[in-house]
Amino acid sequence: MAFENYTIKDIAKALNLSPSTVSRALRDSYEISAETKKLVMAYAEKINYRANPIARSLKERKSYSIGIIVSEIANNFFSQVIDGIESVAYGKNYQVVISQTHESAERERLNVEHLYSRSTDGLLMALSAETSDVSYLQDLMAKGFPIVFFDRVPATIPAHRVIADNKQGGYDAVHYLAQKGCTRIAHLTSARGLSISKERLEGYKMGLLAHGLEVDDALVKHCQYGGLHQGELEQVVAELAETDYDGIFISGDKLTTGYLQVMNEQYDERIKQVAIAGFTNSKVVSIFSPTITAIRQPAFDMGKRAAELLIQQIEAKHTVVDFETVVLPTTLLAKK
Amino acid sequence: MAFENYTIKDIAKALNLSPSTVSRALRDSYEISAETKKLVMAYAEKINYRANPIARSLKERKSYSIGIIVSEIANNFFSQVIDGIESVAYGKNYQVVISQTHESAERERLNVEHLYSRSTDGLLMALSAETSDVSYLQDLMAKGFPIVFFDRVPATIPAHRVIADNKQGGYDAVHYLAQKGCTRIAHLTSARGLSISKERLEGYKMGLLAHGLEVDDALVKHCQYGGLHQGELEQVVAELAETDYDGIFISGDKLTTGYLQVMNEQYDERIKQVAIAGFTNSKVVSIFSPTITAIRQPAFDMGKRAAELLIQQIEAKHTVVDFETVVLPTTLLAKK
DNA sequence: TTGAAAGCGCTAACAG
DNA sequence: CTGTTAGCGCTTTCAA
Repeated sequence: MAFENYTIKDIAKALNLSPSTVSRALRDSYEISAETKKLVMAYAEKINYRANPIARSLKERKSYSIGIIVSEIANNFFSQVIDGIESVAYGKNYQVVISQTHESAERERLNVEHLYSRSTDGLLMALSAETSDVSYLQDLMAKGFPIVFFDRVPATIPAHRVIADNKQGGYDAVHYLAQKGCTRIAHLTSARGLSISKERLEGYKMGLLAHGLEVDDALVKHCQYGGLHQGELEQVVAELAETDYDGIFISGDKLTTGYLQVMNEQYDERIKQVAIAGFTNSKVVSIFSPTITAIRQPAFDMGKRAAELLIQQIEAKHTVVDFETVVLPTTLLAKK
Repeated sequence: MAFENYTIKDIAKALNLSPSTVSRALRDSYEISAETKKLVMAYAEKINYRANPIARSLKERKSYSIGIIVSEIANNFFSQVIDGIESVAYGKNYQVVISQTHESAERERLNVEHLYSRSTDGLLMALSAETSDVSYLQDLMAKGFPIVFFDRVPATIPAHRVIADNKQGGYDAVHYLAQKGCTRIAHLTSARGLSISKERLEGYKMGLLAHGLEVDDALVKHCQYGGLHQGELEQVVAELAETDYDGIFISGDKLTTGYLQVMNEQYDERIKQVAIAGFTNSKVVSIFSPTITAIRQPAFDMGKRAAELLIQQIEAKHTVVDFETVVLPTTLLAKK
């Protein structure tokens, strides 16, 4: 009988107390005598009482659930972030609801609205590749709905953000490739508008500069949908193949594996001549062929930090005005 | 102003109607005149009214949310199943709550209890590798709580199940390897107790038999935690390395990639002599080294079917007694 | 066809 | 320290 559906009234009746007393006792209120508390607790324990979270939510205007919006859960980076988020949410008794945009701005908006109207207490989100208008998010925040951004963050909205040091990561990647002797280093990245694209591109340019290499726009390729849509990746890989690049820095999990796939299938000779470094949190890079150098983001930690900030904001007495931007270091995992 | 918090009362007041009339109009009740309905709908639309799902839940004793329990979302197979589940849940207006067991029976139980007491309307689950006692699940179902199992299903509980044709998949894998000339085919699999382990083992044996090969227990290795725990995989791979196996059939995503990793790191000569076929839904098998043959499960479809069965069961007027077992075909993706 | 009223299970102001 | 009461937003008898 591990699962029954008793209510506070049942306990009150059984113990000859009022429902409010039981409620207070269960919540360990200072107003209740130690004796009564013990009595109530013991009985609740005995019948395996579980408070009805829905009733509580209705009363408290709080659902104890938070929403996560990412482009794909089938992405190593995001699934690791989610693990991090869950680890803190679970400890603080928040339920977590995940939804995916598949890089569509429209689905993002639908998901936000859905999660908001379904009474989640706040949102953790990484913007979709397609997103340009974030004003509705700002409206929501202005109404007091907490949103914490991670990874792909909006430029303009005042909010907590948790990101990796993308610029440094990009720099490190290029530095590594240059050291290995590459002189024509290409860059394959996601949508122009994304914060991560901009930051990593900046790091890329810095890296080139530091090694006396020039920036050639023909070597910088964007995929509007992060390589998620059929064809866009093949297109830019084909364009790159026309150039004389000898190294490439790739910005993101999907792009990195996608690039390898296309190259293996269509350019199996050419690929041997290029050194590859990419942002990826895949746990199986060591079995990839050709071997690559991985730039890792501290995904789990990022999720933890973001969740902590969100819950803190949710539980804050007053509107948060003092927003934080947490920047976490990347690490470079050189190919063996 | 896309997001306001109006209630049914606000509409009633504005339109000089009673809350009950508004409620009925919004739900398109037959009792309400077409005129009133139109009036209410239009106004609701105008102010962007959203019903408070929590209040509705409390009243209806239904949360419009379903729980998913899997071992890891960072597993290609499971994340694809989840996509399938979400695709139907979304369409039927159910929220989806995901939780992970990390192959621990204890966490599984905690998650079940958590989801149950948080008023999800039903559960979709694949058992953890460690699970042996499922009686509490049966108790829950006996109380009328709907649970649909997929992939890793319990032997004894009467319930809807959605699985792949694991036996056939195992057979196909072995058949493929034998055709390629392997005569000493090993089998690397997960916990003994799991339904998928048993079924795939059976297929493996059938395959050997069909090719006149004998079953050698020394070539069959189990990982209690599906290769999730440090060391267990290295251990069995080492044991296998002592034998003269020339082909291997691996049962599962994590084990397949894990096997490749260990072999690449520790047995890079030996690995060239073995042909590999494994259950994996990874989308990047084509960049694995060495190349392998993949047995694919129709994960997305599995999720869809399971979700449909669950929602059907949730919304059924009476207790379901007529349980279905859906078996979906696997496909073999030969290495190039 | 509409309205009044009760109640889902819980919390909290107010009273005692 | 404990009880009474009202109410969160919604659905749903029952009555008009």
